[in-house]
Amino acid sequence: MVWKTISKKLDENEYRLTPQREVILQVMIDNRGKHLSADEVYIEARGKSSNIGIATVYRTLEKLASIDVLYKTIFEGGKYRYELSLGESHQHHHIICLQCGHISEVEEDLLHNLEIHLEKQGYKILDHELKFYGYCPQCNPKN
Amino acid sequence: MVWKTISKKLDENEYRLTPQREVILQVMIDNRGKHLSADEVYIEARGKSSNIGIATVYRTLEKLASIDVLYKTIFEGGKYRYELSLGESHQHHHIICLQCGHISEVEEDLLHNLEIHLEKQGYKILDHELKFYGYCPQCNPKN
DNA sequence: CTATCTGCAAATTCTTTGCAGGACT
DNA sequence: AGTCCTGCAAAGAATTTGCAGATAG
Repeated sequence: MVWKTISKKLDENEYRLTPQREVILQVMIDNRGKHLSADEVYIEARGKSSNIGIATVYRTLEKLASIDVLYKTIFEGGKYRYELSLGESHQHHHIICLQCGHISEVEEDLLHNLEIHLEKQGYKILDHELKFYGYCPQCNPKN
Repeated sequence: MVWKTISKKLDENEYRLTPQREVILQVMIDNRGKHLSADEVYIEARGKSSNIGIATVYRTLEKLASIDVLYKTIFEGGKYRYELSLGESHQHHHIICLQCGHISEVEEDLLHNLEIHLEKQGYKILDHELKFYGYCPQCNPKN
């Protein structure tokens, strides 16, 4: 199902499904819900296949992000991170734990009101991105 | 008033107020509400004083951010930007125009509900950061 | 005086690009 | 066949760091 959606998207954009891309995609699927850096993808990919270059990883992640198979964000620390984004009109609300660094996600979308407010002011809002910084339940000193 | 607050903070942290730091701070004050990159600060600072190195700019911005005189964020594109943050418990809600790149700010704070929701789940939220991507009124094709 | 700060240039880190060969369809 | 893709290594861009001399307090 996931693969079907992805290869359809690749087809539509005339991108080929090479062995390297397959490995990279498999890494992203295995890590659904996580946010991997290019480097992390590279390391996991080499574990699976060994003949793959870092440049290919960057190029592939970039391509996949451009057709919305992946979602690309930059986090404090200056590195880009990618996650699988099967076009479920994903709302990117992250909670970053300042203790353990774990990144989890919030599902709700309470921002709609704010967007409407802004559009009334003449803005055209296309996307948003929300990050919370704090402690996850495991690291919360109060728990 | 602004200067008083700042030099007090510097004192408390045993940071010296050198001519270079004064120039950099002046640049930040002159650009209140804007979000400058290290490079932009460097260029403006050289306009004012001419003998100042980029390394000093980076080191100064970093120090000032560490004592909350500045607020540091990273934007899509991978560059850090700084703005004056006089501890007004500033809510960092940015609107980034995809056309002209202009960054404006939203004042409202509609996120409180979401934070409460998360805290009920065991999280401890310390800060948040919200970015909207779209077109500003000037660039909105509809206007 | 002495710890902190500075400029310079070299080093790092992350990401992109040019190129010649290789592989999908 | 012909376009797209890959690995390598070199280039770029942003930021950091080592060092010897300068300076604030």
